[in-house]
Amino acid sequence: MAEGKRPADFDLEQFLPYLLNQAAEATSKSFHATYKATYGMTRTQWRVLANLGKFGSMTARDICLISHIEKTKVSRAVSGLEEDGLLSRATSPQDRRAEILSLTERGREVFADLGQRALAYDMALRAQIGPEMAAQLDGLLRRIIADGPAGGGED
Amino acid sequence: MAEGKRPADFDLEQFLPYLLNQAAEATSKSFHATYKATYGMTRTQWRVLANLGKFGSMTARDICLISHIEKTKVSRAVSGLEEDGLLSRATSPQDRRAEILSLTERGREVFADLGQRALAYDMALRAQIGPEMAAQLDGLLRRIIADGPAGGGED
DNA sequence: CAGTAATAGTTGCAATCGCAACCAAGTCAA
DNA sequence: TTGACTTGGTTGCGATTGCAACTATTACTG
Repeated sequence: MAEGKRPADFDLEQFLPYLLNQAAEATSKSFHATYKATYGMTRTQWRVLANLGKFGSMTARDICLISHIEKTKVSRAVSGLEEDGLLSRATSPQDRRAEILSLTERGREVFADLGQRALAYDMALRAQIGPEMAAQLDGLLRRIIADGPAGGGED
Repeated sequence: MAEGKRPADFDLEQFLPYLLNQAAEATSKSFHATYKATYGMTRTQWRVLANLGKFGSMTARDICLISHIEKTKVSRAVSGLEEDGLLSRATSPQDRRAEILSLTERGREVFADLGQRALAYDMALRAQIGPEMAAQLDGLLRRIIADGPAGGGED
């Protein structure tokens, strides 16, 4: 057989997980700076806030399921947000292990503020790559996320 | 004005940075398990190794520039890889601050092994979403990465 | 009902990260 | 040359992570 090229050399720059990661970091960075500077929030805190802002009230478990964040991470983010007075907990009457989380008035304000900014940021991002392309990208990403690890593995 | 919908509520699930991050994590996870289990490497170590595997020899600085990884992260990854006998350093004759990094024989072996696996993993991933779609995704991601933060900002 | 297994959430600890401060070497200008 | 500035790389340290162990509560199962 030909001696020219070996069985295709691996190139990090073509590796999908790497590209995704780079893109994720590139796009997260600037917005991360926003909520960190303005409200001293971590990424997980921002995500928990966003989920609560969207869904109203839910348990930590729900947040884990929806956003695929480790439960310890959620737990600590919740503590942080509570300390900052952005959310409150209430033991569920049905299940006294579970705590129903909801945003406080202030939490809703912060969510409204950051939500707007995020929206603007997102639109700018999408404008950059073109709206149709962005829509397509959306679909692809969702598929990747849904399919889980290659091969449809479980974990 | 209409009272129906407010100025569009923010939805995390539609937020591009979030989607990218989810996709990145979903796709990284399983491969991360591979190099961690097999060689006890961290992600940064794997990336440094991959860069050296591709480019032959380079300085830590080069790696930083190419892969946008923090220099402290690179520094520690390099130490780790050196300890494990996968790479060696040599002070640059031109600039005695700089160290020229190159893979050892063993390092090249490991790269060959992981490179193959990564290639296979990547192909499986691409097969899942369809080859043309994958190619398109590639382009979009590269654009996002290149453009940097929305608005073409610098940092 | 006792007894075991699952589940919601927290905590401890070791490893990792990010940022600032820090050396050591190189550059540039007077 | 000397002194101010830049640059390659490392180190210290507080904050964040991930994983395993743990508490409290609920759900099964005989």
